[in-house]
Amino acid sequence: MQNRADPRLLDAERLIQERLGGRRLDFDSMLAVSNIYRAATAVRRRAEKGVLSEFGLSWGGFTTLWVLWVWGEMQSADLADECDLAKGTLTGVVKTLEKRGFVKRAPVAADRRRVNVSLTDAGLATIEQLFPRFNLYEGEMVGNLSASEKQELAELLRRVIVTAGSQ
Amino acid sequence: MQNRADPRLLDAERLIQERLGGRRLDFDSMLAVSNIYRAATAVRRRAEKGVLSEFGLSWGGFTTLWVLWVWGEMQSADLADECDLAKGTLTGVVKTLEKRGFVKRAPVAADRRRVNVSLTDAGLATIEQLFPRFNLYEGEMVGNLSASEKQELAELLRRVIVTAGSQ
DNA sequence: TAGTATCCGTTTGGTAGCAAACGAAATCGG
DNA sequence: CCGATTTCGTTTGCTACCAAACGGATACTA
Repeated sequence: MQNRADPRLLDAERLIQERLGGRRLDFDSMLAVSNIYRAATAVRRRAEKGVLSEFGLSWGGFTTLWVLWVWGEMQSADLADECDLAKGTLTGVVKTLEKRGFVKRAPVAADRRRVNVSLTDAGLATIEQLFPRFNLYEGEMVGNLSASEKQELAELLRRVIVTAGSQ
Repeated sequence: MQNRADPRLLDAERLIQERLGGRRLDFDSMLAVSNIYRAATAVRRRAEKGVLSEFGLSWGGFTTLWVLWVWGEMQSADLADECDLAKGTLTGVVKTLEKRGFVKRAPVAADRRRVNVSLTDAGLATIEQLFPRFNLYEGEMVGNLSASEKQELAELLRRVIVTAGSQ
């Protein structure tokens, strides 16, 4: 499932057509979607094995730390929204980050159902040290692309996000 | 973290620059990488909530079924490789698919460490019915893009996969 | 051919992720 | 006010995912 130049893909294309009988196949869409997923997996895997593992952070943990760094103390619901996570998932991520000493919880006086989450000093020191390295790593991941290609890629993906994101 | 036209992103850019002090930020790379991840999440989420949930399949389960459909019976190691999963993960996925009655295991006589995995009749019927619908869904996900844009997107991503995939 | 090293798939222990159920707290309607 | 509804974050139950440890089977080497 890599690209048209891959002989195994051409085999796959032929085999799929066989399996499909006469029905037609939207091969361009299939390749675009499957490459989105493969690229995301590769990028995440490499980030976690590289930079992030040194700090004991997963991709989701890093994202959460980053959001808190940029936006400051936030209530759980807003944080989950910004991190693109279900609220139940965020509870677990924050729990892990708390265990590592990176974030802290604080009750909201005005509404006792709510909880504020913010960076600890250790969390702040970590993200300040980590982010520049993460950004370098991001540069490596798309190092094969020119500046305009990166922008083109981001824009094409943005249009996919809009389509796929609108339930 | 959506796009340059998003006022919240411009805020974020300014805020990040503040946090970074004088250090420079590779914003193009950051956007490209984060959009890859966001798009993959959106695409997967929508597939699982839509087509796949009707068949009781996760993204990984679907991929495994698809690979077995196209390539036929495979040994575990090859299947894991083709599905881009760790071998331990594949054990779990196959276990789930077995429970659902979609695949079966068979010992390899020549080497008793190995196991062959293949579709059951029910699994075959399922993927034959499911794949055309999944492919339609893929078309929807990239429906905002022209054919050449889809190919351009796939190609840009392929170059990211190559870079990120080579440890 | 015996001993060692390597190669399999599985298991284990951990984090991540979702949906749905839950309980406490706030809000709304009368 | 007070009962019903809504809105929080958490918990629960499930699947997925990885790395590392494991134990059985095979291959290698002397």
